[in-house]
Amino acid sequence: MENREFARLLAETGDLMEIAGEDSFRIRSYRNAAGIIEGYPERIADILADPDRKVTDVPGIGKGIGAILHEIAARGSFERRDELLKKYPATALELLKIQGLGPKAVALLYEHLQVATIDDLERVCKEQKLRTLPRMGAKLEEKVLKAISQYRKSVGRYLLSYAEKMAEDVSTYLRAGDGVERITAAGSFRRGRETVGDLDLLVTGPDAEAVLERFAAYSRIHSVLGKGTNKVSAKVGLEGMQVDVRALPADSYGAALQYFTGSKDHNVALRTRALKMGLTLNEYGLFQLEDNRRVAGETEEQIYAALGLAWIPPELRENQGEIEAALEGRLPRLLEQRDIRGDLHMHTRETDGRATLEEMAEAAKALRYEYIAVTDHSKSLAMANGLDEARAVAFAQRVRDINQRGELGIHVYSGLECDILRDGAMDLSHDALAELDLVIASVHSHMNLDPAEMTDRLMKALECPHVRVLGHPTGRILLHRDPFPFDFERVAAEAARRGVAMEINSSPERLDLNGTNARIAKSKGCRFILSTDAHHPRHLDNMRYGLVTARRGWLEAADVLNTLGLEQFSALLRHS
DNA sequence: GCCGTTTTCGGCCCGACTGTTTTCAGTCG
Repeated sequence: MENREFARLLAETGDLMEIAGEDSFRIRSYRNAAGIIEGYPERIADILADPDRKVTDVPGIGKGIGAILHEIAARGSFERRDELLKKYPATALELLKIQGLGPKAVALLYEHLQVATIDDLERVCKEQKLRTLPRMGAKLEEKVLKAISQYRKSVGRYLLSYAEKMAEDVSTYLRAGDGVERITAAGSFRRGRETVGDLDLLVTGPDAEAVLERFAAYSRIHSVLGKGTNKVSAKVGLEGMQVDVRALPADSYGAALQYFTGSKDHNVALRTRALKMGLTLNEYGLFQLEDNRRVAGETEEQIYAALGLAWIPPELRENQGEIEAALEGRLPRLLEQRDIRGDLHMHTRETDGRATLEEMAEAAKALRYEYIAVTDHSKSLAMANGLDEARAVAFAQRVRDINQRGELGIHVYSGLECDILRDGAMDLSHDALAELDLVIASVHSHMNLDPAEMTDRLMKALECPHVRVLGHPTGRILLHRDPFPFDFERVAAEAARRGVAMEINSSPERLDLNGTNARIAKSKGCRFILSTDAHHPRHLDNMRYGLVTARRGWLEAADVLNTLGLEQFSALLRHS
């Protein structure tokens, strides 16, 4: 059993305990253990199986949870979880995902109205029965109905990071068998879309049939949707993501890759262009209309070239002007991973991060970065133990000392992710902000202002002379919370005018700005930073998600400030 | 339930908003 499974069972039980109204500190221990196990570098199952090791040596795992882990390893569940599942149905857990409903409401709904599913919940809201429960009223019914529709929009879609892991897992599994030459994930995943519906895996090799058979036998499949000689479709993993594996002949690999990468609009435009040239394009190749002679198909490059186009990076294939640009030889030279010289947004144990500054620096060094900025939260994020003025100033001094000693082997900028208060003011005094190298201003509260008020708030925040970056500018959480509405173009233009960079936050839950907004902001003259918002050393690896997002925004190295080397970036901070 | 430790039990997480109240419980970040 993998760590994720142990973690899921613990976290799920934590949710059930919350519905049951159990002690909040005990619940926290379950969730804390789940979080630690999920990120633990070793397999918990291996530790449990090793008689010379004790699972309680893992921090956060004591006697109680240690015993639970052994029980899970033995039989896939544990007593407390089983008991809770007798009391509340597993489907009730889904109700917690509805914004505005917490554990108390879920318990009440189940006990009084037997609400166990989202459909039940929708029904009682529409029948105006929710308001019969204590402390619940018409407003809540309305809010819940809205939250249900938001929730439904998100099911069946998965974060890019989830799709990536799925693609890797399935590919690794298939490669371990015979008959595989190449496996490539196509579709919206290859285009770097922030969420992915289903995953298309293209396989070439000498024995395609065996590969499909092998996939159909994959242990993580829980239902096979279709099985033919060219393709197997199945629901895979706990969340039932649809994965299609297609076996292809090697000579049409490029055509299939092009076809299944899409987007639909891009492909329609390409096929239209092909027709005008007396050609026809399908997933098997590019053919002459008159004699059906094949012109291209083995590689994507051949197909684009035969259509008179430069090869178009997948991230741009949305029919948003990329075909014209390819024709005229003015495709952007998109940002690449190796252009990134540092990470400018991360948290440490000072606030809600999991590691120390030194540990974050070590991880950044392993990525060959030249610099990082440590940007913990400010005081109004009390839950995260945000920094007040005194702590911020002391932190700036500590960082100066660290750099002077030079023992970390990487330059550290003292930073802060400073909350933008409701009225647009900064959470810390300007005097304190002036001590720091890099201030990111971010909204973490009052996200439901009307658009005009939110626009004013952001415009006001940009006035602060110490603000260098607008952090996760639209505040969205993918599959969970829509961006807050405001006049984006106006704010982007103002940021450009004041030299405040827009952040492309690479956290797979955010990807904020998205590609579309990045492109708009670029047209307004904005510059950008790419950063991970890491709360753990391994989150520094998330930069690749921000990278594809920036590429979807047509960004080049020159648009992104943290492509500058240490000297130049320091000079920029000094002189602006 | 975990941790740290005055090694046996107390501390752990807090402020603000919302919608419902009539003084506040529940939710969120």
